[in-house]
Amino acid sequence: MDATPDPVAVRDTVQTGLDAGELVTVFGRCRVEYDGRASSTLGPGDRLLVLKPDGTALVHTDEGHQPVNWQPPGCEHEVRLSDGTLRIHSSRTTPEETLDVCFETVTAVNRYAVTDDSELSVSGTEADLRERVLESPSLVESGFEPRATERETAAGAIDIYGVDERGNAVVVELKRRRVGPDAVGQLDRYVTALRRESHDETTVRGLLVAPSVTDRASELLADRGLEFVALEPHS
Amino acid sequence: MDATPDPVAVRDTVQTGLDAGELVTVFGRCRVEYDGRASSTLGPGDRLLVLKPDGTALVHTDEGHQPVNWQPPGCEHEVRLSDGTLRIHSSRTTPEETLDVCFETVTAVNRYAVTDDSELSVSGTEADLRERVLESPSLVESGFEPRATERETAAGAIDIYGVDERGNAVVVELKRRRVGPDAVGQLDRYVTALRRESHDETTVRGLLVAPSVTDRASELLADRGLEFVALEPHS
DNA sequence: GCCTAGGTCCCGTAT
DNA sequence: ATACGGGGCCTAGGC
Repeated sequence: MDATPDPVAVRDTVQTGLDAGELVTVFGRCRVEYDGRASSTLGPGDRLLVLKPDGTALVHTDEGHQPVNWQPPGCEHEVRLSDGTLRIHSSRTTPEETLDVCFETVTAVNRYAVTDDSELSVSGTEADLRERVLESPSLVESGFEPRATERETAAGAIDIYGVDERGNAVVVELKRRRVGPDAVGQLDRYVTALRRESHDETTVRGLLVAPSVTDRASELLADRGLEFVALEPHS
Repeated sequence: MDATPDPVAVRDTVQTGLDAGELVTVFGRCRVEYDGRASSTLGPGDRLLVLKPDGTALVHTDEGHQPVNWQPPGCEHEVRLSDGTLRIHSSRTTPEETLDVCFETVTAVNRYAVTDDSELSVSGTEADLRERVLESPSLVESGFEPRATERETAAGAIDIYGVDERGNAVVVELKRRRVGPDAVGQLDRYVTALRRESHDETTVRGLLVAPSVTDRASELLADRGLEFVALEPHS
Protein backbone atom coordinates (compact mmCIF):
# COMPACT_ATOMS: atom_id res chain seq x y z
CA MET A 1 0.00 0.00 0.00
CA ASP A 2 2.41 2.68 -1.19
CA ALA A 3 0.89 5.04 -3.76
CA THR A 4 -2.01 7.38 -2.90
CA PRO A 5 -4.21 4.66 -1.48
CA ASP A 6 -7.97 4.68 -1.29
CA PRO A 7 -9.16 6.20 2.02
CA VAL A 8 -11.45 3.31 2.85
CA ALA A 9 -8.70 0.81 2.17
CA VAL A 10 -6.36 2.84 4.36
CA ARG A 11 -8.79 2.87 7.26
CA ASP A 12 -9.45 -0.84 6.92
CA THR A 13 -5.77 -1.67 6.76
CA VAL A 14 -5.03 0.30 9.93
CA GLN A 15 -8.02 -1.17 11.76
CA THR A 16 -7.26 -4.71 10.68
CA GLY A 17 -3.63 -4.36 11.71
CA LEU A 18 -4.53 -3.02 15.14
CA ASP A 19 -7.12 -5.75 15.63
CA ALA A 20 -4.51 -8.34 14.71
CA GLY A 21 -2.07 -7.01 17.32
CA GLU A 22 0.35 -5.80 14.69
CA LEU A 23 2.53 -2.72 14.59
CA VAL A 24 1.04 -0.23 12.13
CA THR A 25 2.68 2.78 10.52
CA VAL A 26 0.99 5.58 8.60
CA PHE A 27 2.96 8.13 6.64
CA GLY A 28 1.45 11.29 5.26
CA ARG A 29 0.65 14.95 5.68
CA CYS A 30 -1.17 15.50 8.97
CA ARG A 31 -2.06 17.82 11.84
CA VAL A 32 -1.72 16.76 15.47
CA GLU A 33 -3.56 17.83 18.62
CA TYR A 34 -2.63 16.68 22.10
CA ASP A 35 -4.38 17.39 25.38
CA GLY A 36 -3.58 16.03 28.82
CA ARG A 37 -0.83 16.83 31.33
CA ALA A 38 -0.07 19.67 28.92
CA SER A 39 -1.59 20.44 25.52
CA SER A 40 -0.18 21.10 22.08
CA THR A 41 -1.02 21.87 18.49
CA LEU A 42 1.01 20.97 15.43
CA GLY A 43 0.20 22.31 11.98
CA PRO A 44 0.41 20.41 8.69
CA GLY A 45 3.53 18.47 7.77
CA ASP A 46 4.77 15.05 6.71
CA ARG A 47 5.19 12.63 9.59
CA LEU A 48 5.44 8.95 10.37
CA LEU A 49 2.81 7.71 12.80
CA VAL A 50 3.71 4.50 14.62
CA LEU A 51 0.94 2.59 16.41
CA LYS A 52 2.11 -0.28 18.60
CA PRO A 53 0.05 -3.24 19.79
CA ASP A 54 0.61 -2.20 23.42
CA GLY A 55 -1.25 1.06 22.84
CA THR A 56 1.75 3.30 22.22
CA ALA A 57 1.47 6.04 19.59
CA LEU A 58 4.48 7.92 18.19
CA VAL A 59 4.50 10.83 15.74
CA HIS A 60 7.93 11.24 14.19
CA THR A 61 9.11 14.11 12.03
CA ASP A 62 12.28 14.15 9.95
CA GLU A 63 14.31 15.35 12.93
CA GLY A 64 15.21 14.30 16.41
CA HIS A 65 15.27 11.29 18.65
CA GLN A 66 12.06 12.31 20.37
CA PRO A 67 8.66 11.99 18.73
CA VAL A 68 7.08 15.41 18.22
CA ASN A 69 3.91 14.03 19.78
CA TRP A 70 3.11 10.71 21.40
CA GLN A 71 0.93 8.66 23.66
CA PRO A 72 2.44 6.21 26.18
CA PRO A 73 1.65 2.48 26.33
CA GLY A 74 -1.83 1.46 27.44
CA CYS A 75 -3.85 3.72 25.19
CA GLU A 76 -6.81 2.85 23.02
CA HIS A 77 -6.49 3.70 19.35
CA GLU A 78 -9.58 4.60 17.32
CA VAL A 79 -9.53 4.82 13.55
CA ARG A 80 -12.09 6.96 11.75
CA LEU A 81 -12.79 8.34 8.33
CA SER A 82 -14.51 11.71 8.22
CA ASP A 83 -15.02 13.46 4.90
CA GLY A 84 -12.56 11.07 3.36
CA THR A 85 -9.74 12.00 5.74
CA LEU A 86 -8.13 9.50 8.10
CA ARG A 87 -8.26 10.39 11.80
CA ILE A 88 -6.50 8.46 14.53
CA HIS A 89 -7.68 9.15 18.06
CA SER A 90 -5.60 7.72 20.89
CA SER A 91 -6.72 8.11 24.49
CA ARG A 92 -6.15 6.96 28.05
CA THR A 93 -7.23 7.72 31.61
CA THR A 94 -5.19 8.50 34.79
CA PRO A 95 -4.24 10.89 33.60
CA GLU A 96 -6.89 11.75 31.03
CA GLU A 97 -5.01 12.29 27.79
CA THR A 98 -5.94 12.38 24.14
CA LEU A 99 -3.96 12.49 20.93
CA ASP A 100 -5.56 13.24 17.58
CA VAL A 101 -3.79 12.82 14.27
CA CYS A 102 -5.69 14.06 11.22
CA PHE A 103 -4.25 13.12 7.82
CA GLU A 104 -4.74 15.41 4.84
CA THR A 105 -3.02 12.83 2.70
CA VAL A 106 -1.78 9.33 3.32
CA THR A 107 1.27 8.21 1.37
CA ALA A 108 1.70 4.77 2.88
CA VAL A 109 0.25 2.41 5.44
CA ASN A 110 2.13 -0.64 6.66
CA ARG A 111 1.33 -3.52 8.98
CA TYR A 112 4.09 -5.42 10.71
CA ALA A 113 3.64 -8.67 12.59
CA VAL A 114 6.05 -8.25 15.49
CA THR A 115 7.38 -10.80 17.93
CA ASP A 116 10.33 -10.08 20.16
CA ASP A 117 11.37 -12.50 22.90
CA SER A 118 14.86 -11.12 23.46
CA GLU A 119 15.70 -8.93 26.39
CA LEU A 120 18.13 -6.06 26.20
CA SER A 121 21.34 -6.60 28.14
CA VAL A 122 23.08 -3.39 29.18
CA SER A 123 26.38 -2.77 30.90
CA GLY A 124 27.95 0.38 32.21
CA THR A 125 24.96 1.16 34.44
CA GLU A 126 24.82 2.36 38.02
CA ALA A 127 24.15 -1.24 39.05
CA ASP A 128 27.52 -2.20 37.55
CA LEU A 129 29.21 0.56 39.49
CA ARG A 130 27.58 -0.73 42.67
CA GLU A 131 28.83 -4.27 42.02
CA ARG A 132 32.29 -2.91 41.41
CA VAL A 133 32.31 -1.14 44.76
CA LEU A 134 30.86 -4.11 46.65
CA GLU A 135 33.45 -6.45 45.18
CA SER A 136 36.36 -4.05 45.71
CA PRO A 137 35.43 -1.58 48.46
CA SER A 138 38.98 -0.26 48.56
CA LEU A 139 38.26 1.43 45.22
CA VAL A 140 36.25 3.90 47.31
CA GLU A 141 38.90 4.19 49.99
CA SER A 142 41.21 1.99 51.98
CA GLY A 143 39.37 0.36 54.84
CA PHE A 144 35.86 1.02 53.57
CA GLU A 145 33.40 -1.72 54.49
CA PRO A 146 29.95 -1.83 52.85
CA ARG A 147 27.23 -2.88 55.28
CA ALA A 148 24.02 -2.45 53.28
CA THR A 149 22.59 -1.41 49.95
CA GLU A 150 19.37 0.54 49.59
CA ARG A 151 19.38 1.33 53.32
CA GLU A 152 16.25 3.34 54.08
CA THR A 153 16.27 6.77 55.69
CA ALA A 154 13.53 9.35 56.15
CA ALA A 155 14.88 11.05 53.02
CA GLY A 156 15.03 7.93 50.86
CA ALA A 157 17.29 4.95 50.20
CA ILE A 158 21.08 5.15 50.43
CA ASP A 159 22.87 3.44 47.51
CA ILE A 160 25.57 1.95 49.74
CA TYR A 161 25.83 2.33 53.49
CA GLY A 162 29.05 1.33 55.24
CA VAL A 163 31.76 2.26 57.70
CA ASP A 164 35.25 3.62 57.23
CA GLU A 165 38.42 2.40 58.90
CA ARG A 166 37.80 4.68 61.89
CA GLY A 167 34.30 3.37 62.39
CA ASN A 168 32.49 6.40 61.00
CA ALA A 169 29.26 5.82 59.16
CA VAL A 170 29.60 6.36 55.39
CA VAL A 171 26.83 7.23 52.93
CA VAL A 172 27.79 6.46 49.32
CA GLU A 173 25.79 7.92 46.45
CA LEU A 174 26.64 6.34 43.09
CA LYS A 175 26.35 7.93 39.65
CA ARG A 176 27.29 6.26 36.38
CA ARG A 177 28.24 9.57 34.80
CA ARG A 178 29.64 12.99 35.56
CA VAL A 179 27.66 14.57 38.37
CA GLY A 180 26.17 18.01 38.76
CA PRO A 181 24.51 19.90 41.63
CA ASP A 182 21.46 17.65 41.77
CA ALA A 183 23.49 14.63 42.89
CA VAL A 184 25.05 16.70 45.69
CA GLY A 185 21.58 17.65 46.90
CA GLN A 186 20.59 14.01 46.89
CA LEU A 187 23.62 12.92 48.91
CA ASP A 188 23.12 15.80 51.31
CA ARG A 189 19.53 14.76 51.98
CA TYR A 190 20.57 11.22 52.86
CA VAL A 191 23.48 12.32 55.07
CA THR A 192 21.33 14.83 56.92
CA ALA A 193 18.62 12.23 57.47
CA LEU A 194 21.09 9.63 58.71
CA ARG A 195 22.72 12.09 61.11
CA ARG A 196 19.32 12.83 62.56
CA GLU A 197 18.58 9.13 62.93
CA SER A 198 21.97 8.33 64.51
CA HIS A 199 23.38 8.88 67.97
CA ASP A 200 24.99 12.24 68.36
CA GLU A 201 28.47 10.82 68.80
CA THR A 202 28.37 9.12 65.42
CA THR A 203 30.10 10.90 62.57
CA VAL A 204 28.35 10.44 59.20
CA ARG A 205 30.42 11.02 56.09
CA GLY A 206 28.93 11.48 52.63
CA LEU A 207 30.75 10.23 49.53
CA LEU A 208 29.72 10.91 45.96
CA VAL A 209 31.18 8.18 43.76
CA ALA A 210 31.12 8.98 40.04
CA PRO A 211 33.46 9.27 37.05
CA SER A 212 33.81 13.03 37.47
CA VAL A 213 32.18 16.14 38.89
CA THR A 214 31.37 19.64 37.62
CA ASP A 215 32.93 22.71 39.24
CA ARG A 216 29.72 23.90 40.79
CA ALA A 217 28.94 20.49 42.21
CA SER A 218 32.44 20.35 43.62
CA GLU A 219 31.91 23.67 45.41
CA LEU A 220 28.60 22.46 46.79
CA LEU A 221 30.27 19.31 48.08
CA ALA A 222 32.89 21.39 49.87
CA ASP A 223 30.23 23.70 51.32
CA ARG A 224 28.38 20.80 52.84
CA GLY A 225 31.42 18.87 54.00
CA LEU A 226 30.85 16.05 51.53
CA GLU A 227 33.46 14.18 49.53
CA PHE A 228 34.00 13.01 45.97
CA VAL A 229 35.61 9.80 44.75
CA ALA A 230 36.34 9.31 41.05
CA LEU A 231 35.28 5.90 39.80
CA GLU A 232 34.00 4.58 36.48
CA PRO A 233 31.12 2.10 36.22
CA HIS A 234 33.29 -0.24 34.16
CA SER A 235 36.74 -1.62 34.90
CA MET B 1 9.11 -3.39 -1.33
CA ASP B 2 7.02 -5.52 0.95
CA ALA B 3 7.53 -9.26 0.42
CA THR B 4 10.89 -10.97 1.12
CA PRO B 5 12.90 -8.56 -0.99
CA ASP B 6 16.18 -9.27 -2.70
CA PRO B 7 19.10 -8.33 -0.38
CA VAL B 8 20.85 -6.23 -2.96
CA ALA B 9 17.65 -4.35 -3.74
CA VAL B 10 17.14 -3.78 -0.01
CA ARG B 11 20.60 -2.35 0.43
CA ASP B 12 20.23 -0.12 -2.62
CA THR B 13 16.84 1.14 -1.48
CA VAL B 14 18.16 2.07 1.96
CA GLN B 15 21.27 3.71 0.53
CA THR B 16 19.36 5.62 -2.11
CA GLY B 17 16.83 6.84 0.43
CA LEU B 18 19.53 8.05 2.82
CA ASP B 19 21.41 9.73 -0.01
CA ALA B 20 18.19 11.48 -1.04
CA GLY B 21 17.67 12.85 2.46
CA GLU B 22 14.60 10.71 3.02
CA LEU B 23 13.34 8.95 6.11
CA VAL B 24 13.96 5.22 5.72
CA THR B 25 12.42 2.35 7.69
CA VAL B 26 13.51 -1.27 7.72
CA PHE B 27 11.42 -3.98 9.31
CA GLY B 28 12.71 -7.47 9.98
CA ARG B 29 14.37 -9.90 12.33
CA CYS B 30 17.61 -8.44 13.64
CA ARG B 31 20.23 -8.30 16.37
CA VAL B 32 21.48 -5.02 17.81
CA GLU B 33 24.79 -4.05 19.39
CA TYR B 34 25.47 -0.70 21.00
CA ASP B 35 28.68 0.67 22.45
CA GLY B 36 29.36 4.12 23.82
CA ARG B 37 28.46 5.82 27.10
CA ALA B 38 27.25 2.36 28.06
CA SER B 39 27.02 -0.80 25.97
CA SER B 40 24.27 -3.27 25.18
CA THR B 41 23.40 -6.42 23.30
CA LEU B 42 20.03 -7.43 21.98
CA GLY B 43 19.32 -10.91 20.59
CA PRO B 44 17.16 -11.74 17.58
CA GLY B 45 13.64 -10.34 17.26
CA ASP B 46 11.37 -8.39 14.94
CA ARG B 47 11.90 -4.65 15.08
CA LEU B 48 11.28 -1.50 13.12
CA LEU B 49 14.43 0.48 12.35
CA VAL B 50 13.87 4.16 11.61
CA LEU B 51 16.68 6.13 9.97
CA LYS B 52 16.14 9.88 9.80
CA PRO B 53 17.84 12.33 7.43
CA ASP B 54 19.33 14.19 10.42
CA GLY B 55 21.32 11.11 11.42
CA THR B 56 18.95 9.76 14.04
CA ALA B 57 18.49 5.98 14.32
CA LEU B 58 15.66 4.35 16.27
CA VAL B 59 15.08 0.64 16.90
CA HIS B 60 11.50 0.03 17.99
CA THR B 61 10.05 -3.21 19.33
CA ASP B 62 6.36 -3.98 19.74
CA GLU B 63 6.32 -2.37 23.17
CA GLY B 64 7.04 0.92 24.81
CA HIS B 65 7.42 4.56 24.04
CA GLN B 66 11.20 4.33 24.15
CA PRO B 67 13.23 2.74 21.38
CA VAL B 68 15.05 -0.33 22.65
CA ASN B 69 18.22 1.04 21.04
CA TRP B 70 18.94 4.27 19.25
CA GLN B 71 21.46 6.78 18.05
CA PRO B 72 20.88 10.52 18.52
CA PRO B 73 20.83 13.10 15.70
CA GLY B 74 24.12 13.82 13.96
CA CYS B 75 25.23 10.28 13.30
CA GLU B 76 26.53 8.79 10.09
CA HIS B 77 24.66 5.76 8.79
CA GLU B 78 26.51 3.10 6.79
CA VAL B 79 24.70 0.40 4.87
CA ARG B 80 26.45 -2.88 4.11
CA LEU B 81 25.68 -6.31 2.82
CA SER B 82 27.82 -9.11 4.22
CA ASP B 83 27.03 -12.71 3.34
CA GLY B 84 23.68 -11.56 2.05
CA THR B 85 22.61 -10.00 5.34
CA LEU B 86 21.85 -6.30 5.73
CA ARG B 87 23.93 -4.44 8.30
CA ILE B 88 23.35 -0.86 9.35
CA HIS B 89 26.19 0.81 11.19
CA SER B 90 25.50 4.17 12.79
CA SER B 91 28.25 6.10 14.54
CA ARG B 92 29.24 9.44 16.01
CA THR B 93 32.04 11.09 17.97
CA THR B 94 32.02 13.08 21.25
CA PRO B 95 31.10 10.83 22.69
CA GLU B 96 32.32 7.95 20.56
CA GLU B 97 29.29 5.76 20.03
CA THR B 98 28.33 3.03 17.61
CA LEU B 99 25.12 1.19 16.85
CA ASP B 100 25.04 -1.95 14.73
CA VAL B 101 21.84 -3.51 13.48
CA CYS B 102 22.23 -6.86 11.72
CA PHE B 103 19.18 -8.20 9.90
CA GLU B 104 18.64 -11.96 9.56
CA THR B 105 15.58 -11.24 7.46
CA VAL B 106 14.10 -8.08 6.03
CA THR B 107 10.34 -7.99 5.64
CA ALA B 108 9.97 -4.46 4.35
CA VAL B 109 11.94 -1.36 3.45
CA ASN B 110 10.29 2.00 2.95
CA ARG B 111 11.48 5.44 1.88
CA TYR B 112 9.57 8.52 2.89
CA ALA B 113 10.18 12.01 1.49
CA VAL B 114 9.60 14.20 4.55
CA THR B 115 9.11 17.92 4.79
CA ASP B 116 7.83 19.56 7.95
CA ASP B 117 7.73 23.35 8.31
CA SER B 118 5.33 23.49 11.24
CA GLU B 119 6.47 24.13 14.77
CA LEU B 120 4.94 22.48 17.78
CA SER B 121 3.04 24.85 20.05
CA VAL B 122 2.75 23.64 23.64
CA SER B 123 0.91 25.05 26.62
CA GLY B 124 0.88 24.02 30.24
CA THR B 125 4.65 24.33 30.56
CA GLU B 126 6.74 25.87 33.28
CA ALA B 127 7.05 28.97 31.09
CA ASP B 128 3.27 29.34 31.21
CA LEU B 129 3.34 29.07 34.99
CA ARG B 130 5.98 31.80 35.08
CA GLU B 131 3.87 34.10 32.91
CA ARG B 132 0.91 33.48 35.16
CA VAL B 133 2.87 34.50 38.23
CA LEU B 134 4.40 37.57 36.56
CA GLU B 135 0.99 38.77 35.40
CA SER B 136 -0.74 38.03 38.71
CA PRO B 137 1.89 37.96 41.48
CA SER B 138 -0.83 37.87 44.13
CA LEU B 139 -1.45 34.25 43.10
CA VAL B 140 1.77 33.51 44.96
CA GLU B 141 0.87 35.69 47.91
CA SER B 142 -0.61 39.09 48.61
CA GLY B 143 1.99 41.78 48.20
CA PHE B 144 4.52 39.70 46.27
CA GLU B 145 6.49 41.72 43.73
CA PRO B 146 8.61 39.97 41.11
CA ARG B 147 11.88 41.78 40.43
CA ALA B 148 13.74 39.45 38.08
CA THR B 149 13.58 36.14 36.26
CA GLU B 150 16.56 33.85 35.84
CA ARG B 151 18.51 35.83 38.44
CA GLU B 152 21.96 34.30 38.74
CA THR B 153 23.45 32.99 41.98
CA ALA B 154 26.53 30.90 42.68
CA ALA B 155 24.21 27.88 42.75
CA GLY B 156 22.41 28.63 39.51
CA ALA B 157 19.55 30.75 38.18
CA ILE B 158 16.46 31.56 40.27
CA ASP B 159 13.19 31.14 38.34
CA ILE B 160 11.64 34.28 39.86
CA TYR B 161 13.30 36.61 42.31
CA GLY B 162 11.18 39.18 44.15
CA VAL B 163 10.26 40.80 47.44
CA ASP B 164 7.34 40.23 49.79
CA GLU B 165 5.18 42.92 51.38
CA ARG B 166 7.63 43.21 54.30
CA GLY B 167 10.58 43.73 52.00
CA ASN B 168 12.08 40.27 52.44
CA ALA B 169 13.82 38.74 49.47
CA VAL B 170 11.84 35.88 47.92
CA VAL B 171 13.20 33.01 45.83
CA VAL B 172 10.49 31.29 43.77
CA GLU B 173 11.12 27.90 42.20
CA LEU B 174 8.47 26.90 39.66
CA LYS B 175 7.39 23.40 38.71
CA ARG B 176 4.68 22.54 36.21
CA ARG B 177 3.76 19.35 38.06
CA ARG B 178 3.67 17.75 41.47
CA VAL B 179 7.02 18.14 43.16
CA GLY B 180 9.21 15.67 45.00
CA PRO B 181 12.38 15.94 47.09
CA ASP B 182 14.59 16.97 44.17
CA ALA B 183 12.76 20.28 43.72
CA VAL B 184 13.21 21.06 47.41
CA GLY B 185 16.93 20.48 47.08
CA GLN B 186 17.03 22.81 44.11
CA LEU B 187 15.19 25.60 45.94
CA ASP B 188 17.36 25.09 49.00
CA ARG B 189 20.53 25.54 46.94
CA TYR B 190 19.32 28.85 45.52
CA VAL B 191 18.14 30.17 48.89
CA THR B 192 21.39 29.22 50.59
CA ALA B 193 23.42 30.85 47.84
CA LEU B 194 21.37 34.04 47.93
CA ARG B 195 21.65 34.29 51.70
CA ARG B 196 25.40 34.06 51.38
CA GLU B 197 25.45 36.72 48.71
CA SER B 198 23.16 39.09 50.64
CA HIS B 199 23.73 41.32 53.62
CA ASP B 200 23.23 39.51 56.89
CA GLU B 201 20.22 41.59 57.83
CA THR B 202 18.28 40.49 54.76
CA THR B 203 15.79 37.68 55.22
CA VAL B 204 15.58 35.35 52.23
CA ARG B 205 12.44 33.26 51.87
CA GLY B 206 12.14 30.26 49.57
CA LEU B 207 8.84 29.43 47.86
CA LEU B 208 8.16 26.31 45.86
CA VAL B 209 5.29 27.04 43.48
CA ALA B 210 3.71 23.93 41.94
CA PRO B 211 0.35 22.17 41.58
CA SER B 212 1.02 19.90 44.56
CA VAL B 213 3.74 18.33 46.69
CA THR B 214 4.57 14.86 47.97
CA ASP B 215 4.66 14.11 51.71
CA ARG B 216 8.40 13.66 51.85
CA ALA B 217 9.01 16.85 49.93
CA SER B 218 6.67 18.63 52.30
CA GLU B 219 8.69 17.41 55.28
CA LEU B 220 11.92 18.51 53.64
CA LEU B 221 10.45 21.96 53.02
CA ALA B 222 9.51 22.25 56.69
CA ASP B 223 12.96 21.05 57.78
CA ARG B 224 14.66 23.75 55.76
CA GLY B 225 12.20 26.51 56.56
CA LEU B 226 10.94 26.71 53.00
CA GLU B 227 7.36 27.21 51.85
CA PHE B 228 4.94 25.73 49.36
CA VAL B 229 2.32 27.50 47.25
CA ALA B 230 -0.18 25.48 45.23
CA LEU B 231 -0.59 26.80 41.68
CA GLU B 232 -1.37 25.20 38.34
CA PRO B 233 0.46 26.17 35.13
CA HIS B 234 -2.88 26.87 33.43
CA SER B 235 -5.74 29.10 34.56
C1' DG C 1 32.55 22.35 23.80
C1' DC C 2 30.47 21.96 28.85
C1' DC C 3 26.96 23.17 32.23
C1' DT C 4 22.36 23.54 33.96
C1' DA C 5 17.58 22.52 34.27
C1' DG C 6 13.04 21.17 31.91
C1' DG C 7 10.22 17.31 30.06
C1' DT C 8 3.24 15.44 28.19
C1' DC C 9 10.06 13.07 30.24
C1' DC C 10 9.64 7.24 30.30
C1' DC C 11 10.55 3.39 33.14
C1' DG C 12 11.07 0.02 36.95
C1' DT C 13 10.52 -0.96 41.65
C1' DA C 14 8.62 -0.55 46.06
C1' DT C 15 4.96 0.87 49.06
C1' DA D 1 -2.53 3.96 42.64
C1' DT D 2 1.50 7.04 44.04
C1' DA D 3 6.42 7.89 45.03
C1' DC D 4 11.06 7.97 44.14
C1' DG D 5 15.26 7.70 41.46
C1' DG D 6 17.77 6.02 37.12
C1' DG D 7 18.48 6.89 32.18
C1' DG D 8 23.17 5.53 26.71
C1' DC D 9 17.89 9.86 29.20
C1' DC D 10 16.96 13.99 25.05
C1' DT D 11 16.59 18.87 24.33
C1' DA D 12 17.03 23.89 24.71
C1' DG D 13 19.57 27.85 26.23
C1' DG D 14 23.97 30.03 28.10
C1' DC D 15 28.56 30.73 28.30
